Amino acid sequence: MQDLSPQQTAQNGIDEAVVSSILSARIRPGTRLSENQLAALFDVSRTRVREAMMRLEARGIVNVSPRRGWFVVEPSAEEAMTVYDARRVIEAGLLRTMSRLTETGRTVLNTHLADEKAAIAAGDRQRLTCLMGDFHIRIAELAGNAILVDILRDLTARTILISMLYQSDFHAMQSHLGHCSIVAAMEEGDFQKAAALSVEHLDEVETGLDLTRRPDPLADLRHSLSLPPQTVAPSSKASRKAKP
Amino acid sequence: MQDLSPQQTAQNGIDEAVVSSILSARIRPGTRLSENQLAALFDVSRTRVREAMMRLEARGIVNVSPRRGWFVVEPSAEEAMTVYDARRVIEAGLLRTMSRLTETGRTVLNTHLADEKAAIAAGDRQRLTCLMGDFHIRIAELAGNAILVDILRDLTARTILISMLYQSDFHAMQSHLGHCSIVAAMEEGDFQKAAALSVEHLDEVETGLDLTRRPDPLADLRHSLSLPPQTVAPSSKASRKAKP
DNA sequence: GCGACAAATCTTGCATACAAGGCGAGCAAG
DNA sequence: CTTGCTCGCCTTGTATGCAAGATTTGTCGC
Repeated sequence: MQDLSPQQTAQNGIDEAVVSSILSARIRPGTRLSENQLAALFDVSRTRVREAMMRLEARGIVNVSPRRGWFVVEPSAEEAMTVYDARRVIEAGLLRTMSRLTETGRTVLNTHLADEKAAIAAGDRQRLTCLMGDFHIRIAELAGNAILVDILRDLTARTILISMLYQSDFHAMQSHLGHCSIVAAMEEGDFQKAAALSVEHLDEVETGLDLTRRPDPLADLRHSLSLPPQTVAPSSKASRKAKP
Repeated sequence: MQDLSPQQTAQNGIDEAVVSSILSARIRPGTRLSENQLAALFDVSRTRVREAMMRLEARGIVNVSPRRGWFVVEPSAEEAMTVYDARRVIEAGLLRTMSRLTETGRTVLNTHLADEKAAIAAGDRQRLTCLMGDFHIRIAELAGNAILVDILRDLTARTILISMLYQSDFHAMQSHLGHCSIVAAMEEGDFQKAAALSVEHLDEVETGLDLTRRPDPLADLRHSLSLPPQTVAPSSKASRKAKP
């Protein structure tokens, strides 16, 4: 468990600290979230940690294995497809309902694209992950529907977890170009095209996943020890049972 | 607080008991959900009731007024529009991604339409409300996306609360005919048309609302004094802070 | 050395106790 | 009759304690 920037976000902040840690890829799928440790970090009792976990569970961000602990979800390949499917439905549906791009909207999106470009240039992968997810949330924000924004935020969090599990390598530039063309279509006022491009973009990203790859049960330990990811097939006795 | 059919759904069932009570219009918006009473009804301690409330809060079904109690949400007119907007986006998006109707799907939908017709004939309004909401969930189920089903179920719950607040009278037959034409389009295999009809249908229903009707008799005074609409605090999800 | 068993040590699950604050009844004063 | 005040009841907020189960570790027999 890495830093979750405790303190200031103390009050109702446990939820958001976890979510934003996921959104910026600072926390891996399958990470154990110990009630005691979180309670200590945020200087509250387990009760409040538990409440936060319940809320996150309802949002599909964590799940609990009875009497074992809370874990950041590790979406299965099937769930991964479901998430991408849901995003295609919502994002395309959203773009199709939009009819014009306000001036400030144009500015927001272009600024965002510039940020993405900067992050690519700087090779800041963590920031890039965050930005790539944020792009889609930004669009929902432009549409002005708070409910859809919340839904997409949670789906984006899951998407990031999925990519940490299954993404072989990160075609940042390809994604960035996808975003650029979506924005271009929006600037043309052609939102049908933007919707189609959005579907295509999500298809591309999903295709880039290796959904046959079984999640590595040792991933977090490996990560903590800064070992190279999955060099060879795990030795015989490393096989642990899948989580429920 | 009416019957929530306790007992059998005991384990994790408080959440679902509340939701299904809303879905079948057995519980009104603004209803107070006392922790003690629920605890007594389900024969558990307040702890578990509280956990259920936390989850429901995250789903936008209830909210808490500090030290006063938990209440079934009373969507404002603005929130009502947002909910309908979100449903239009998702349901139309969903239909547009569908390409064919399976045989069992056809059966399910036609059975459902028959049920609606029967409920209309019987004048069973409560059952009708339930069925009218369920129709849209059924479609999502046909599409086979569990995430969207969950999302739509929660949105449907909110929709029902909205109609209890703002619906002057229930044009059941009109809604039923809307459903019929959507199914007809699906049977033709014309899902673009089905999507368009779905949007139209939701527009119709929304238009049938009297969103000027204030659930709050003090609304005028409140407005005159420039106080925030509705006494309830903004939903927890509404106050998300920016990401890192 | 190695596998099986058992105890120790964590973990969450759940209930309860107490604290903090809202709300209304009742009362007094104007 | 209305207004202002106080007290007591009732609500949620939060912490803590203990029980139940899972995991790990240590140990024994082989």
